[in-house]
Amino acid sequence: MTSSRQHHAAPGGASDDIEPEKRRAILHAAVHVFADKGYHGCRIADVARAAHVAYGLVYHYFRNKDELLENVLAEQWAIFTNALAAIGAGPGSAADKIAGIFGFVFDVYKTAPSAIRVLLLTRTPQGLRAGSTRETFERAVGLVADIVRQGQSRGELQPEADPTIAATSLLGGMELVLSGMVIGLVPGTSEAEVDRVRRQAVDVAIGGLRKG
Amino acid sequence: MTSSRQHHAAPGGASDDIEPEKRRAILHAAVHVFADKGYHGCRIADVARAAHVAYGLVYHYFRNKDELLENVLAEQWAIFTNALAAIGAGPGSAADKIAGIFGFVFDVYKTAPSAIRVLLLTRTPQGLRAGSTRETFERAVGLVADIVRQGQSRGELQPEADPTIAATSLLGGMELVLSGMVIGLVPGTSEAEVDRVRRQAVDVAIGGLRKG
Amino acid sequence: MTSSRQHHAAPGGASDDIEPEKRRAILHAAVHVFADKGYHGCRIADVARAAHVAYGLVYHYFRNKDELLENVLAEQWAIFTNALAAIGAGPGSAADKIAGIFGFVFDVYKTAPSAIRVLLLTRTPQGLRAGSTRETFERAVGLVADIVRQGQSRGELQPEADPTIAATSLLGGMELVLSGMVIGLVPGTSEAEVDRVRRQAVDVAIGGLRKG
Amino acid sequence: MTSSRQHHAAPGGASDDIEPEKRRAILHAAVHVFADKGYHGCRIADVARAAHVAYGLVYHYFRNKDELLENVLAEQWAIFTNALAAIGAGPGSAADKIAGIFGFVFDVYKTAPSAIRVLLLTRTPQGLRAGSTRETFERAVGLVADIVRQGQSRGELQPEADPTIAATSLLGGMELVLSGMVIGLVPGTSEAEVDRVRRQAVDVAIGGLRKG
DNA sequence: CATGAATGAGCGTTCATTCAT
DNA sequence: TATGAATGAACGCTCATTCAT
Repeated sequence: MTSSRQHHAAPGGASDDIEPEKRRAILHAAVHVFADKGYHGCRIADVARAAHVAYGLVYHYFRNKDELLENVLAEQWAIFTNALAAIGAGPGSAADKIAGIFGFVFDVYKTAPSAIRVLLLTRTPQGLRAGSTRETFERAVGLVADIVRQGQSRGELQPEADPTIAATSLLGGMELVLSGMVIGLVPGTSEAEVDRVRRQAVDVAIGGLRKG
Repeated sequence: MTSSRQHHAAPGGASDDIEPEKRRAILHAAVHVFADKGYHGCRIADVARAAHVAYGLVYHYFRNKDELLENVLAEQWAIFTNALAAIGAGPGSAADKIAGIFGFVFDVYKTAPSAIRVLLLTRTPQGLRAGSTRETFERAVGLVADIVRQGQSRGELQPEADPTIAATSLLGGMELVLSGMVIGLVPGTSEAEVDRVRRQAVDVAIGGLRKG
Repeated sequence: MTSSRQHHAAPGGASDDIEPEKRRAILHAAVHVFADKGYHGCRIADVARAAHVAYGLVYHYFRNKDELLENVLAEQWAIFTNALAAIGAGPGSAADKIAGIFGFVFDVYKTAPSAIRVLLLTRTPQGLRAGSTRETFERAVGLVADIVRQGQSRGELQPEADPTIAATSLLGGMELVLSGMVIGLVPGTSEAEVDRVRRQAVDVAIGGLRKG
Repeated sequence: MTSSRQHHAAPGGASDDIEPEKRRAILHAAVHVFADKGYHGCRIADVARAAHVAYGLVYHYFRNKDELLENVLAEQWAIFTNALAAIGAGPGSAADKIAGIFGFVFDVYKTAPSAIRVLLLTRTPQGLRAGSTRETFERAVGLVADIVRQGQSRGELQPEADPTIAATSLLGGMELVLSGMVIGLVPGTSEAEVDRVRRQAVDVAIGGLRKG
């Protein structure tokens, strides 16, 4: 669940592996600063200040800025892909599952937009940022593609659609709609608005634009 | 002294205010460097070197880095939105026009991927980058939304779909599929592959996923 | 609170004020780390790790980094100057005593090169490092100068030679020859090689280069 | 002569390869700061300030601190080894040449002690600092060893002495005597004192300590 | 127009030192 | 004693921007 590349997971006990409170604070603060200012605009000093923590402590818990932000991304992506996996493994038709994905993401957006905005930042020059991020992205696409495949084999979805391309398109549509809300191009201030946008986005993704 | 604004080539008029060759070289080089390295990775020195131009000359033609890159974005977006406008104003059904959009973008991608990758970079922290870029993005969405609206009034497209949301979703899907090709997640090496991906993406966008 | 000074083992007295085992471990580790990496390359964390001791404990026994390394130097220099004093006070001609100095140092070098390398580090910007080190260095030169003086009064050595300068020259020659071995410029891998180098160095120091 | 790893030597012309004045100023200032404070105590800001130059300019001419100080060392060593080579190739007995070496170094010390002090700093943890420095040191020893060899073949010097060891010992003696003057252990304030010390050091090096 | 040397603010990182337990 | 988390000053390096020629 929690990333913790470092900081020793206790093998045996349950209550031992407690993540240091300040480490969590740093990670938490980093999500917001990162979401607000992006990779380069996000300064270590900002994160430390937002976490109410001394500058140097960031480097006590993370080797450097890259590792810190990679942990942030990994954590948020883990939450997202775990949700995708749970939805995929759950009951319901493929259409229900796709609607469920939108439901999950838009819900999180309502309460913790930074978490979503961080996901949107993943895409960066050089394709995706070094290392694990690309795989994570690939994994997310794969999980959605699995749902599509399942729907096709059940006769619910278009059999001709390439699952990977369909999944990518679907996620991209969702992403830009969210981005549109983030920048105010698509109305998403009130909860009701967000819900309406979500329903529209789901309808377009599943039903397509063509009348019929 | 001389504002760089005056260097804009006069669109309609006589060929008097010819854009200096080196200014063009800088802009051209900037597209590639920007596409390759992103906003922060793109250094003025890189651009100057790629343009085979002296360092200081960049500052002769552009007030600063932001203005340079804004020009780059504006230019590429202008090409794109002009194409959208032309397609929208042209003949054919709404579906044809949407397919035409994909056709245009994927064609450009085949010959000048940097031009497309620059568009993909537009989305950045702080919503969209300063100034005109946001409007440009809004304009592109608006043009696609117009096509959707037209299709709805002609009875070709789903009347319940919100044109703006539909347009955003459509562009987002296209964008992420392109990104997928850029990073190699979606196969797009050969021309045939690119064409196949394009067709798939169009089908999903227009026809949706639901079996019909 | 507790000044680390009190940790010095009582030289003459009863065995009451036993030096804590961990203090010794730190000092021991510091010799090696210091010898390997020099003053600035030697981090407190390195010493603590090498001593298998907690970070903070170093600061329990030593006020700060400077004091720690001063203790290291003082200890190694004490060993050296004690040997010089013993040799000086012992029997034999001045030439024998000088040979004895080389014998002692080269022997230590064979079994504990770090101890010697630490001595070689003493010389540092700002003349010699703060505090006692300079005096220690002065004392070593003085002890050798005493041997020279003694030899002169016995009619064994050149009466015109300035004892201090001669002593300094002699130690400098020895030092650089050792440095040469440390860096591999002078062969000093096997015991036999080291012995040969020692003999050569002694001969040059005592007999000079001039044929006769 | 001048190092200039970078900054393009003009192949043809003579007056073209002018070293930029500010580059020289930086190098010059670096000699002094480096000599005063040593490698780690020498901050780029100090050098820039001493050179009356903007901080960033140091990085215009040198890739980083290491390269700057390597250039400093290389330059000073080049001066020294060139002198050694000239002395070695010149006329006179081996003893004259050795005396000439001392003469050169002590003369420089009188007018530009920093130049000598920088040479003394070369010896550093890890044997000698990275790269070229070790070779330079080796070259200096080699040049002196050549003089020794020549003297031996002419029947002027002890035939049994190992030239490399003798050369190392000789340079080491000279070095520590200089160090002694630098730190005030050996009197070297007035010119007369310096000359006296030099004569003593030469006598000890050539004649040895044994009464003959 | 064109050049590239010169400037300096900004930021990532290190590491000696302190402190609560 | 002993631990290691917490602190923050210091410094190397980058790079956008300016300026003299």
